[in-house]
Amino acid sequence: MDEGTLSTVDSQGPLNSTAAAMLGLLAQIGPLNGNSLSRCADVLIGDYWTLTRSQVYRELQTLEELEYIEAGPAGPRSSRDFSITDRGTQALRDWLNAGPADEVIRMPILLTIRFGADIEPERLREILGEFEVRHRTKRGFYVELEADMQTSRNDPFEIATVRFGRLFEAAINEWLTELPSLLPSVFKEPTSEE
Amino acid sequence: MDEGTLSTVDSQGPLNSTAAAMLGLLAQIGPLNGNSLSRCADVLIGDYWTLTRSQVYRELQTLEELEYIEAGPAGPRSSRDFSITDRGTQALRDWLNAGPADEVIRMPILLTIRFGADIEPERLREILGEFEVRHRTKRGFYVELEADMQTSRNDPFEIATVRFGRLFEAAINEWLTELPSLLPSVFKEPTSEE
DNA sequence: AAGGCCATGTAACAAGTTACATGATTAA
DNA sequence: TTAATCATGTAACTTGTTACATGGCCTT
Repeated sequence: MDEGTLSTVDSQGPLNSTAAAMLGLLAQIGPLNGNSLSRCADVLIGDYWTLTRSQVYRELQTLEELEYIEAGPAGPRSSRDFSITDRGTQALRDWLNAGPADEVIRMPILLTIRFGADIEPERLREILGEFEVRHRTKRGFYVELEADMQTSRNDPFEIATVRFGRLFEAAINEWLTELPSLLPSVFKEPTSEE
Repeated sequence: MDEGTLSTVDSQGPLNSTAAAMLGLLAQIGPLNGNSLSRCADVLIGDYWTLTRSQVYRELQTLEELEYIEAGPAGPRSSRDFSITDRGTQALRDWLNAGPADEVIRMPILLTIRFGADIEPERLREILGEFEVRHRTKRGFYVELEADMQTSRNDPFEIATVRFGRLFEAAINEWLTELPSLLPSVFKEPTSEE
């Protein structure tokens, strides 16, 4: 039954979301080598999709085998700029039309809180403080980004994704604002509050 | 340099977030076998942490080797109920105090939109519609859950995590509400709107 | 007690992460 | 020109996912 393992191949779509994202970037900004693609991804879609350089190289290999991308001549350090092919463009369109997979949300800080009865309140406040700083920064970034986008050129699809980021950060901020009243045992002052 | 691979062992904390979540559950609700633990996790922390049964079994093995959990007598289908040990309790406390890892947010639907200029507007509306339905359901679930919790027994730490879920869903809803004005080319009626 | 359906566990695979190797480039 | 740093790519490992195997339980 060893050859039966082939049956798993067709059980999933031809493209995973990461590969699709890479095709999308190559389609929008032209030929790139692995490293540049990775850095562009960080900037352009990193807020809702993470991918590391290693992933990029692995998917590049796959996409090249599928002839969804093709490489130009080798540059320094055997780097090659890949460009999307017609088949790749079609594959991307197919992926887009197939509809997105479910989102993945993993928030370790909620685990920390869920099981947080065992943490010293002071330490928990500290953890939440760091979380708040990080997200305040991100929030500011989104606000600024939205302002920039409305003045200069504007791809409405890009604007829509940035808007999501801002609303998400706003929700986090609201949650943080409410937390002290939800967790009085963590936030209450040692002094009496009458 | 083969034995050098050992050096990777200490480069990370002893516990990953999934293992910590499992310890937390065992600590809160008592001995469970792999399958029950998996189902409890779905219900209790599934909104911000996913883990599959396969992961659970793999981590159970690891945690047993570390003596963070121990098994009771074998039941049907060689199932064993695991309970947390004192060392496990300490390991959980250590993990909690170490502070949470960064959150992981992966939203394929934002990729779809970011590269969505190539989709038929009708299809994109359809995709967004399905997304909306799914999240409307979740939103209702959270609202109901919060109401329940305020009447009956209430672990404030649990309430805090549920509150996050509701705010997150509210943000998604707000985003969906704004989308038509952000993406007029997708949502505009074919008829004149004068 | 036979058939179908769940509960439980396992194995194979895919994706994500970390650490490293090594050629290019820059600057002293 | 040599040392330091960066760009680019690779390999090893961890984590997450999917599909399957199999034994017990329930229903008729």
